[in-house]
Amino acid sequence: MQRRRPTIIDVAQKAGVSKSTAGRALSGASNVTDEARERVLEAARAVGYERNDLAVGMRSGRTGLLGLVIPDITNPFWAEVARGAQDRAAENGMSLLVFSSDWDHGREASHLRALRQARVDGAIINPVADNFDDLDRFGLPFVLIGSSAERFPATSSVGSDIAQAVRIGMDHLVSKGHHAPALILGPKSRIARARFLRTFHEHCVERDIDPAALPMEDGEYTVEGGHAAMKRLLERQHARHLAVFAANDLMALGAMVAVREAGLRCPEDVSILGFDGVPAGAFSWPGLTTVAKPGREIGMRAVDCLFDEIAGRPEHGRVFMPCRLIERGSLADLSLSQPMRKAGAGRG
Amino acid sequence: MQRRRPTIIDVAQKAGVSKSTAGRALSGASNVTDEARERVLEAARAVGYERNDLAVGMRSGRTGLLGLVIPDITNPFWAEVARGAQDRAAENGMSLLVFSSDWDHGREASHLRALRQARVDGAIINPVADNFDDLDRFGLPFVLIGSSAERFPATSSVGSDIAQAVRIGMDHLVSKGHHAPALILGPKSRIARARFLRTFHEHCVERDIDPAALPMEDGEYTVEGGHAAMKRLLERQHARHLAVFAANDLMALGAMVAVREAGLRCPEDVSILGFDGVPAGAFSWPGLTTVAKPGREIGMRAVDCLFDEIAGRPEHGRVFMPCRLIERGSLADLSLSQPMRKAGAGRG
DNA sequence: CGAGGCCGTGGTAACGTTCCCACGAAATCA
DNA sequence: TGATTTCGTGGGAACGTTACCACGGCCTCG
Repeated sequence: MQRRRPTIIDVAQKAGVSKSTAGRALSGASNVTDEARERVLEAARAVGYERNDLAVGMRSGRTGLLGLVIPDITNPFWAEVARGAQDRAAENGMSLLVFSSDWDHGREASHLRALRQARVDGAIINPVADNFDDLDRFGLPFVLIGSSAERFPATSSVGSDIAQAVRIGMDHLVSKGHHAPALILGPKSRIARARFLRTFHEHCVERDIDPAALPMEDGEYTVEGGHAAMKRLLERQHARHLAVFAANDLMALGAMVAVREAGLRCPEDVSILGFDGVPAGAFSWPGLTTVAKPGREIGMRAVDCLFDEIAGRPEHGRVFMPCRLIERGSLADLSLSQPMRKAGAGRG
Repeated sequence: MQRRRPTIIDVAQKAGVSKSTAGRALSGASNVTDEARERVLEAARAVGYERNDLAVGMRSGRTGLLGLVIPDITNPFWAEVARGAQDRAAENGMSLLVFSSDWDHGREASHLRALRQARVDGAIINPVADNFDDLDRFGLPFVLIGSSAERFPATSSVGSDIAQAVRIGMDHLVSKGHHAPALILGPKSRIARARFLRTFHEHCVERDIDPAALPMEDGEYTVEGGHAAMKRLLERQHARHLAVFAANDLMALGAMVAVREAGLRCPEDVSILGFDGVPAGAFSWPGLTTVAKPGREIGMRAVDCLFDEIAGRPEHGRVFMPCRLIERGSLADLSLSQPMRKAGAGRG
């Protein structure tokens, strides 16, 4: 039914050269006469030749395949990461094998095995495992991605710069007159929480704020978690205006619902600042002001790092990508309507 | 640095058999003694053997790779499709190469070429092209996906059942007392629009409604498009309560913003029904009632169809996946608060 | 008891490319 | 001019697996 795909030998015969010369011409090697090269290229076009990547990989060891293992391609943040990685890979003529691990050790292990069997040139991995054993056994060049990579400091990795993110979040809160924000944090078990909290404390100290005096609630990184945390905050807080810095956009959106349910208004009664930059934040009412992680850039940068690893230029360092503020409508501006509590809070 | 990966020959030597027998045992062929099979499997485990998919593909022609070409992995609907395809592929021991075409002919063509060069066993494609030439030249088994596949009726394809979706949407509107909903539709150029409208008309006729009398606005399939369309609808509509069926969730969310900006409330003054089932609809206020497309199931089903194509059992038919209603808060229930205009509108 | 079939096994070719080496011609140097 | 290098080319091996064929032993049937 379907004709045999033309091989390099067909091209060579058509061009009247040996397959070695044809191969050199097609792979862009320098030691070929211009005339021979042109003849080969013309012949390749004529017979409709397309290089067989399998055979190339077989012989040269380079497959042009990269692996990406993330928790869930359905999660908007990881989709952005995947898109960035995909684009950067395509720029370099490589393709991306995408896998979702669902935070499951078994699935992760099986995906890593599939990547090895496919002989990918390297992989970008958001690790599920707490120990390094699985990754250590991976046996191929790889780069870690995401905040959980902090558990493996000796390995090259790319993540968002949580320290800088907390700083611009705090700067924005302070510039709007919110000097003592409450915090909605993720579960105590997560690494990202510790980093968030540590940086937050540093910035409090810089601004002469006692962090211990600030209200703080925990919850799962979900809408429900944020909703419950906000309810607890509202029960204990009786100030005129409450400002909240949530460690995750979904929690922030849940908190917003809780505010509405309590008969309060956002941003008039409660200001909310999120963290992530999920698209849904643009559709809430009011729109969610948030510190956005650069998902796409993280994916691109991870591919760059992976190329370094593959080329044997191991950076063995952590790369932190800067986050940026997306201002929508969930923060009230108290700096205009009331006298400042401290002098010198304006921009310098 | 890194030791050579063990091959089937290493396994054969260790097990004391020929590589033919080792190959048969490892690939699960039947004509091997149980004793020999066990020795081979044990040897494979001992030396840490992992099959080289490249060599398999080289020799057998089957690579265990599938391709997926969609407009944008960042779009929640397509992410769901990708996830479904991924899971179903993994169930069958296959991996997925994912590409985003961005509705660009050039990118699509380049992705299709990459799939051919990688010698994938088959591909699932949401086609950008209006003509069949590019796909005809693809030369590998493939299945189309999404509503644009309607342009290629001779090819196997999977999409959502828009006719059924419109029906359950209309049923729900009517059951809530909205007998004459306005429509916000996509651009006239899109196939999906025509199918939506056609089915809508059929259901109007069934219910003795004159479709020509219903307000109707066009717009891009975006938040902004829905926002603008809703503003135009509000200008011309002076009924007590306006019900809107939007052809896309993003448009519905944009419409919701326009309602708020006009000083009206949803659902008290305006009821909105969406179509897609994007996650952001759960976070809007009120939550968006919508007809959800089964993205994940579409992805899974597409892989099933693709396996049929690969196996040479071409169905050459269109598969329509059923949609379902997600009820949130964006529809007012007028059936309770006011007398019915028609008898027999209740559930039977 | 002999012929034929079945079963498990082993050897070899083949998949399509790149890598390595050798060869001849031209160019360069002593 | 002769020796040496450079350059373009061609031939063959190699990558790791499966497909194919041939062989010997055992069972079965006539």
